[in-house]
Amino acid sequence: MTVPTIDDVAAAAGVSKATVSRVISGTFTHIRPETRRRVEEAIAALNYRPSAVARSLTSHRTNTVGMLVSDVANPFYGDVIHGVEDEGIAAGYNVLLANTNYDLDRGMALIRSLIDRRADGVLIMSSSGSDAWLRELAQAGMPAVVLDWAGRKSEQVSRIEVDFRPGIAEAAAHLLELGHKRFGHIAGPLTLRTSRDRRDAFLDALAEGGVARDRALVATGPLTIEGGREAWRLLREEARTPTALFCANDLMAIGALSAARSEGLRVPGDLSIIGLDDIWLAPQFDPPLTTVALPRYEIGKLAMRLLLKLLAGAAPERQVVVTSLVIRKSTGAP
Amino acid sequence: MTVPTIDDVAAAAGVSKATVSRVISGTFTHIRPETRRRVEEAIAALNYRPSAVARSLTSHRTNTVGMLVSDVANPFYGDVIHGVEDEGIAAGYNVLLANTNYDLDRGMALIRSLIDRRADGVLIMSSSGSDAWLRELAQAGMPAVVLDWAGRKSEQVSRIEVDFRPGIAEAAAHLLELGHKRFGHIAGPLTLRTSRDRRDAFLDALAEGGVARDRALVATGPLTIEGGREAWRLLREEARTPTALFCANDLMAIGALSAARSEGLRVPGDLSIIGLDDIWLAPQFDPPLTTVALPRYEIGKLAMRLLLKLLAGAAPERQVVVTSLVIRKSTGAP
DNA sequence: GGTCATTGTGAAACCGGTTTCAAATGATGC
DNA sequence: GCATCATTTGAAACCGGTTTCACAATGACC
Repeated sequence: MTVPTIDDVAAAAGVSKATVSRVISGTFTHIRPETRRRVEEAIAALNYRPSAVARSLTSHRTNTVGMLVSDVANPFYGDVIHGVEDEGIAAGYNVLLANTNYDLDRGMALIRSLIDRRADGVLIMSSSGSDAWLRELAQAGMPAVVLDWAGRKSEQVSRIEVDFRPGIAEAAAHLLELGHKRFGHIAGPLTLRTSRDRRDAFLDALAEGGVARDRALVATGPLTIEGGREAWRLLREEARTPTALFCANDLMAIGALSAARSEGLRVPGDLSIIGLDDIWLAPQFDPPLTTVALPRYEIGKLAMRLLLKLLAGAAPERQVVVTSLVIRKSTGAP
Repeated sequence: MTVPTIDDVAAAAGVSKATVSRVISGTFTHIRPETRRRVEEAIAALNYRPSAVARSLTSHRTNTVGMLVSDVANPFYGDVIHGVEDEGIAAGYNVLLANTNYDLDRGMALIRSLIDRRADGVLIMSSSGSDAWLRELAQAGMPAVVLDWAGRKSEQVSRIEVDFRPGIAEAAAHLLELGHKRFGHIAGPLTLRTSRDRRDAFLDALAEGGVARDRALVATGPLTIEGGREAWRLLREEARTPTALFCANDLMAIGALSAARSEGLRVPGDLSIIGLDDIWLAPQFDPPLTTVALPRYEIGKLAMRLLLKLLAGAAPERQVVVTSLVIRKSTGAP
């Protein structure tokens, strides 16, 4: 019971394979209704499905895009993949997913594999990447969309950048509006550019609201729950213990929250806390966490749309995705 | 600047394309070292990469496997995908990921798409599936591996089943050993088979330890944090409030824990809690959660291995994956 | 009734590889 | 010096589709 080919269908319908091809491709080329019927019956009878492999050979399109992520298990990517897929399916594309595991060499090997498979394009969503990847893709003539890392400018590459400033500015404004006077920030490791950016965005926004930069306390730690706990303990010892806290991500916010609570503080009564990311846990937490949300699903959709535009022959572009504040129950008046 | 083909290489090296093919395929067929060198130089000079599409056409293998999941954003799948990928990469396979979104029709469409693309096989890891999927795959002669849902028996299909009993039995034994006398269970919706299985496994294990089935309190709710909170409030009102609690998943355990704590109970001092799943949050929580762990990464690896065996011509098989207890800090003596 | 445009279909070339088959070359044995 | 055999290579067929080109049949028009 071997898989039927177009020749089998042609033989069964008593026509040439060219005719069968015309019927299935649906392009309008005057086919007698009677002939069309015979072909369609043969297709149904044999349960024939044209081979995308053979089609790709002549069409030079595989309707497949590669997607590189650092680590699928990272919850950030779940929603992004969702967006990519929904947008891709609608356009008839499939997604070849590949994990770099934060390893540049593995990433390069995956890129090569995508080139060999003649993917139509690549979405590079890994947290880091190398210019060598882009060079390899450029040589193969494969368009790409990269998320947020600053590689060298390159043809056929569109970029998505995430701007945290608007959301963080909203966060600061929200806290000021509630009447807070003593602010703290729990930052990630300051060796990371994103950690510095987030800190600066917060301090700048406060400054705009009339709070001098050196009036806000800053502690740092790893971007984990435990990191948030430890950082809070550092802030706690300062003279002007903050009543309002902005954390570099939701995990640290949760850590700080649980540490503060175990010291008897009430949230939001004694301490208001804002996170960043809007992970699935944020709305379920007690109290539901006010946070600066990243539109992950939309980033995925946008990335796929940008790639489709490149595939349609459009010029590369740069798009900025903005963040925004989601107000829940972890913030209130001091 | 078009992508070079094997003919370009042949012309550049001054040999026939058959010779080039022999050099790149590496199969031993007596090639003069001098000739080989010339071909390799031409390949390097042109940066030639053979098209996997063209190769697939003759070889009838795409070195691609499809993977159906209900929802990539569900943290369960992250680790599974990881396992599939690691095992797949090692064997030279790529993974076409597809989300069913819990929709059987969408799943069917995805299966058809995989058939059209001539994937070598399919991993069906979605929480549910239909026999029609398997029928379609069988007709196309595509082997499959399914995870844990009981479809009709079918040729060319291997199965992985997850057995929660060992881990749950360990959990019950652990609580008994700590000296607990009053037990509670927070179950998921009892319309789900898995919810009933987990409850029964727990009650059976307690019975084996000498605790009558009707001595343990059972409450149910949705499998969320909030569901856990609500279920705990129900148990709280019972006369013999439990000192030891086993929850159907980690989220409910976290919910129950936070509800109990907000009532002034200490965990594990006043109440011991065990979850199930071992989500990433479990070890980071305060206190780190004792839980029945599912070997997600191993499930992924196993699934891919089973598929590779099928592809190598082996007979379908059934493998059972067992769970085990991970003891952390949310359990202690009453 | 002949010319011409339109419709409907098949033969053959093509996409980029692999594989079969045959032929050319060189080495070996007697 | 010639038959024999192994090594090395190329021509051509093939994989399963799409597309071009040619041709036959039909209908419109004068």
